[in-house]
Amino acid sequence: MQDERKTLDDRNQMTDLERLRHSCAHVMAAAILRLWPEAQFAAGPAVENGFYYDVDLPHRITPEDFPAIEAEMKKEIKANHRFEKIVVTREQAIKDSESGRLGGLSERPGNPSKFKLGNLAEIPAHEPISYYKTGDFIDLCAGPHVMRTGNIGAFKLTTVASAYYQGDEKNPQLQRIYGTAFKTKAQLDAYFQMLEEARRRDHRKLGAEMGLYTIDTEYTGPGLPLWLPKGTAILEELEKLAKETEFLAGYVRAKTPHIAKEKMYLTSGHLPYYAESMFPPMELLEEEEHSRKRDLEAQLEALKQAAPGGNGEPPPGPEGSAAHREYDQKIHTLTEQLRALGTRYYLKAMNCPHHHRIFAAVPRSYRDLPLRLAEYGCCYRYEQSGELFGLMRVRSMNMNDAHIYCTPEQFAQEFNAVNEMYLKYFKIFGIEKYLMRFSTHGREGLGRKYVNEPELWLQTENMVRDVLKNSGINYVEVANEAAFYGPKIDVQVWSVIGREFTLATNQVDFAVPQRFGLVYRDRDNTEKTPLCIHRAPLGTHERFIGFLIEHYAGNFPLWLAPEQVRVLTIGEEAPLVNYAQALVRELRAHLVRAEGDYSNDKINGKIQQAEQAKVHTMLVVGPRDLAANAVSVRVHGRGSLGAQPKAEVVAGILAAIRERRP
RNA sequence: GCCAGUUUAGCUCAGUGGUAGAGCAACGGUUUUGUAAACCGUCGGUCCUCGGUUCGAAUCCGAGAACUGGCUCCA
Repeated sequence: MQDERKTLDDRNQMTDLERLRHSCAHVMAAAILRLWPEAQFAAGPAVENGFYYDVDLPHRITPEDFPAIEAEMKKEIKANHRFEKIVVTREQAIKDSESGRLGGLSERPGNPSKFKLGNLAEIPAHEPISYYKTGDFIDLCAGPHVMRTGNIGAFKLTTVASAYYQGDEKNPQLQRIYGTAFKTKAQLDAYFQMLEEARRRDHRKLGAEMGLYTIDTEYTGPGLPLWLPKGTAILEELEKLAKETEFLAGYVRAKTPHIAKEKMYLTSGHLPYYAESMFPPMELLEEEEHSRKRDLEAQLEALKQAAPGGNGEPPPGPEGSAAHREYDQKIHTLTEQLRALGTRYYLKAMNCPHHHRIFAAVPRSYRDLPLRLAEYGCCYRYEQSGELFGLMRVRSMNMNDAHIYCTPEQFAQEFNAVNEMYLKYFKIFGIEKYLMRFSTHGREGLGRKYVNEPELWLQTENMVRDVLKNSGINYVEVANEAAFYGPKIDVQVWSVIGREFTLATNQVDFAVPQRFGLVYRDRDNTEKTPLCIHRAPLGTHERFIGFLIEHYAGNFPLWLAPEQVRVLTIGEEAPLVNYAQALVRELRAHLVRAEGDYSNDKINGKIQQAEQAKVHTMLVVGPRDLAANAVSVRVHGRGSLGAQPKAEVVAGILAAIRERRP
């Protein structure tokens, strides 16, 4: 069964490859049923790199079972069954689900197709209901499919994972079997070669090999990267680029602490809604408050224990009864008294509230706007342990953050300038494939998921949409995914091996400045609330560098390379070493990250080491170079470029760095 | 957080109940060099942690931690 949320129109647009993969999912289901007839299937769509089918089965399928499943699949394919479409009534479909026939090879009395029943309920009343039959296997499915199982070319099962039925964590967990399929064996092989290349470029692997960062889970903690000197070199180059770019774009810089009082996040509205994603607070108590706190906690505990069941259950009786109200009131009072004790500080999960307080620090006039406040702020988010992923998902992050406070009249120009900054960065880093996901609100979420300002939502969304349309930027619009205070744009990029990253977010905020009481005095001498644009074109250092490592496969351009130049001597005679050392000193005097290798290794060995360390430029100096006041240049990945006059080489290196040549 | 898998030297990995191994790296020495690895030697271990089974555990069992692949979430 395909993903039910897709419309029939979407289905008709399935590509040939998607049809083939979805058909392969049916074949896999039939094969699994031959081995385990009691298996219950949920959904089995084609996905980006293949297909999966969610199955409920007492037997835990492991990769060791794959050969047996694949063997059964090959039989299904060899049998060359026709994909036969059968249109049925909803009543018939329900009947066949109850008999266990759907997603089965035959009727299975006492084992109804429970997930198929659930899927049926999701199909809108007006849509036709169809089965697809291959051999004995019948599945609820809207199609489309390839004509015959024999049309499925080359396939392979890849992994098994767990997934919730219909993606809801309240639903039962199913085993998700992933596979991939292509028209030809050659395409399948190419896909696995691509995966191998992706593994080779994995930023976690390269990050460790190149000594860029380490995650010391025992002493520092999971998700808290330690930047090693070589990674820090990259990080600081990026920061320099951002600071220059922002300076030229009229930004001013700010610097704010890593922590703030609870009041900050109560005002911003992040607490309590965001509390789960924040590190728990640091609580500062005065001497006498400690005993007061223990006392209040004991009272609260006693109150909960005294309740029937002793586990904090409210007293029996109807909701809203006097007993209920009294109990709730007592709990509320004690909780409030506890809250009033001492001061709680939170590690900041975002910089915006701090910047809002900077805006509020002095009276603002319309003449001061737009105010573009930038900061490389370090934020902390308590991401769930299973979500941590190398540098891509961490708990401490350095954000390329800025907030632009402006009037509605200035908005379009400011927002457009932000987008242009994104495009400028994409050019510098050679990012060719990107997509801006413009997320708007959903009317039904107003007042809950989104601040209840229907007109402001429409107004700001129109402004954003106009800017995107007029700028010719590549974007899509998705409803009901906005931030709670305004529409947002997620910037997605694809690395050269096709891995997708959400690099940065760009948000419009028309609500929080109001909560902080931010105002400027306008021409007409009235106070008005500014709009705020949150933007972070380079996202966080962590994720951006993770992306860059994979994008460049660790082969950074000269300006970013942790070790830009290494001077290698042929031999260790004093005149040669002196010449090499003077060259290193000269480069370092121009702030080039240059090192020297004057050891007694063979020159081939030194080159091997420098190449493996991905040093960008290797300058080989031997007796011949010394005599000619030259150096022999070798560039990582490009091989030897021959001997050149020393002064020209140095000037060339400095120019390439200054211009940030790719 | 949930499901599954993994965890042996700094790194990559071998070792299925009986004395813990290899290559690379590191360190010491020999070699004196022209564009991807000269040679010899030395050092290096809480086999993730805790508990259990056993005469005996890297190996079998249980709990925990971290990581990996997914789910949910997200910059």
